[in-house]
Amino acid sequence: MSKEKKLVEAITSRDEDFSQWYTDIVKKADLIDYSSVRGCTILRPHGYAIWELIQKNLDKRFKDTGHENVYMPMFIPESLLQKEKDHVEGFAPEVAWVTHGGEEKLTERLCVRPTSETLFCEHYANIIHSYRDLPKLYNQWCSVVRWEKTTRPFLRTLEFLWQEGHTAHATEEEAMEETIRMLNVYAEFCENVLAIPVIKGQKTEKEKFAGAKATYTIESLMHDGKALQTGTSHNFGDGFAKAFDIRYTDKNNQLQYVHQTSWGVSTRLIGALIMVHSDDNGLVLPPEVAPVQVMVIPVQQHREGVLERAEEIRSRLSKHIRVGLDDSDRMPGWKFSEHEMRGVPLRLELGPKDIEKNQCVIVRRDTREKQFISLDDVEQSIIKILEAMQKDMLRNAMELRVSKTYTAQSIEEIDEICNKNPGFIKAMWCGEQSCENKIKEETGATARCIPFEQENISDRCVCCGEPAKHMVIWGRAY
RNA sequence: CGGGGUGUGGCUCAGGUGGUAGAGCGCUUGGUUCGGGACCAAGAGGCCGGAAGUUCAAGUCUUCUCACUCCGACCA
Repeated sequence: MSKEKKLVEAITSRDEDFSQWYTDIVKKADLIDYSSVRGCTILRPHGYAIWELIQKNLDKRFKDTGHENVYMPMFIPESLLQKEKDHVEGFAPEVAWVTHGGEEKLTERLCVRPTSETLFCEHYANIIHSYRDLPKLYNQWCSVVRWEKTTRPFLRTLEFLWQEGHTAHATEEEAMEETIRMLNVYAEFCENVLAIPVIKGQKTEKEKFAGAKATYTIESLMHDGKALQTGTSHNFGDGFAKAFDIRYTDKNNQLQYVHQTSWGVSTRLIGALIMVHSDDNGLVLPPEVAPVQVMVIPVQQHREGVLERAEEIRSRLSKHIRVGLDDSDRMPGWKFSEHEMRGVPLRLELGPKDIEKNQCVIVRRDTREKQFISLDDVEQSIIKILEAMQKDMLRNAMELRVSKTYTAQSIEEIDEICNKNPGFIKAMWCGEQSCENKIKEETGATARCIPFEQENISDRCVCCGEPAKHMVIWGRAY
């Protein structure tokens, strides 16, 4: 079979060349195509369907926590972008500018939004007057543009789809609560829907968002041992409110600045799905975000009655789950490989022999475990298998992370781990940026986060030996 | 933004020392097949990433440029 395999499309082995493997998956699972613009990709139906499922799931969680969707313009006047100093400086290098309308030069150039803080702030300043107007809990689904130097599908593209929540609150406490609430929403979503375990924590000063008071993050670990910032939630304090003059009158008729938050996740989540779960046979999707959860593949479909039975089963299943029927005139074996490549969680084979025995064959994408199940209660059996698969995938991803999480007592140790067995590295830190910089220079590892769940690895900073303030998760990151 | 690699039918690639293109897969049609990427037959399809130059003659040599990709510095 291996000889034949070479004649057909094969993907690079994950262990041999992780980067190439990743690129192969995104292309061969039909997630994206490259466009004629550098760094911009086309999300094809299969890739976009995954995003739609992510959107649907998250959007419900946002609504359930009281948020409303809005849509802001994609252009930001230069003067508006410049109102918050740290914010402009953070984004200036990667902003795309519109200078002309038709043939006419604009009097003020417009920035293509790299993020919409300034737009929300301007709007909030206009609509918030009284404590009765608060809180404002807005979210928008949109695309943003950042002129990156190097790009990779899903992980870093010039334009990407995301969601950005922007809220305004009366008090510091409320803003802090909101920041953490949404971080928790993200974490719960990643674990239960994407089957990706995350570590919640705070970003260091060096790594925090431009203009934020504090940035919180969920960090996940990819199969190659590199870290991925999977989502962030920022507490802005009243910094933006002061820059944009967003004030309200409180119950005592006093003018107060609002306290704001913002939080976002992007199509990068799809990159995480690939790098956490997929294997040498292609994409592996957790059932919750699989556009097709079960693909029915008839065997000897030309035989009398086979297609009819297959269609009947598809129809029954479609009342409960997302199901497809591949009745193309490909060989069954070809279809098996194809739908494995595309990450369909379950395959249902149905041939004359099965029909005779009133059964079908079910094969799980993650384990490739094959089982025969009765057609009588096929719906219930499949729902159970999908549920089990969703849980198993999270458990496996968790086991992988545990097996790639280390502790270090010295910079040398961090460096050695990074080079030999990359992963999350727990080590103590004094809180000084000079030490953070030194660790990055010497090992390539950055501070992923200061986890909420602290452990005492030692009393001393891994770098300078001074008394330690925090345990930090270090790692090389995407 | 630096360093490396690659651009030739839809895809993967072959085309020593220059003489206007070839294979496999895929695609179309017909037939036989169908429980892990089937087989036979007949077809369609490319000016060789782009531009300029050298030459009687450029896929092949020179220069410039664009894109993809990998590795680093910066970011979701």
